[in-house]
Amino acid sequence: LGWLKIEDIARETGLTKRTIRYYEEMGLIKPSERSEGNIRLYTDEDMLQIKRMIDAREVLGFSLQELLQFLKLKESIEQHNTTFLNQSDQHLRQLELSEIAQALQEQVTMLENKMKKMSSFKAELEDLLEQVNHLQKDPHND
Amino acid sequence: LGWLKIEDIARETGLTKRTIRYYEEMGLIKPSERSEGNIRLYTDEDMLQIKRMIDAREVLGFSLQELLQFLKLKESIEQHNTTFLNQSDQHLRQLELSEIAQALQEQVTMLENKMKKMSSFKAELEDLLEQVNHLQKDPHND
DNA sequence: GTCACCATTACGCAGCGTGAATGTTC
DNA sequence: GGAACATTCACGCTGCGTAATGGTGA
Repeated sequence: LGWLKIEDIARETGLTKRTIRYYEEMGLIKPSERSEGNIRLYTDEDMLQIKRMIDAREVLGFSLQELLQFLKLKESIEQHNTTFLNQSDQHLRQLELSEIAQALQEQVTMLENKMKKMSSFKAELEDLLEQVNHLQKDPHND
Repeated sequence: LGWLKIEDIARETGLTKRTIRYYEEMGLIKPSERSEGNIRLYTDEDMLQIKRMIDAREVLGFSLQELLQFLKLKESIEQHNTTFLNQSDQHLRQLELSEIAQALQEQVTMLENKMKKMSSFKAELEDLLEQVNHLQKDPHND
């Protein structure tokens, strides 16, 4: 079968093996399997998930803790999706769901804010760039 | 006059006084003045600058080191803008300028990448949100 | 002179990793 | 037997928190 080992993951993600194990220790990632000899075995799907974690970390500047939070949220939703409920549970679930929805909404809003600020920061950079270009053409030496 | 003291800055920025002094130690910020008794005195302009630093840090997820880099870049450009050069310096400056331009261009590209990824992450969140909304209306309990 | 605020110095810790040592698997 | 795997312990950097100790100033 097409199992990937830790080195494959390391090579493709740019993380060190040590870091991969560290993330696993934190609960952020997990190989789908272990060999009989206890060696981590990953699927392509695992790889994708790990890459998305990295993106989220680098791009969004999320801390490992925040990523953990997010993962839990996601799992929670999936559970809701596949769980069949009796009447007495329904009420509780509705409460949970609205909390989740609210948390998600907050995240989205936060992202929108970030993107706005990012865009204005980018504008500032571009302004600087223009200044430099101007200097290059027209050296300041009266 | 309208000098601000460290506590004013702390209150309005949400940073602690410790953090403000730490940032100063790093070279990230600096009060415009000190009183005779060596007390930090800030202007409104200082305040704005500090707030922008915070945005850059929080929003862009830049480390303090990266922020320092950026500040140096900016100062360097300003110097170029106000410095008058003799012929022999020109050549050197041109080299520096093109390095700066390149660095800036990289930053801009990096920001664009981040914004792209951010946007796709936001889409993922919105997708989750929709799932949750669906669950709220139509509880999963056949 | 008092009281709230300021300063510096310095120790320490949590988060995020990076080796190094030592042993196991294939 | 050698390369790649495992675990564990311990160190290092960043970004502050937290005194301790003393000066400033309305």
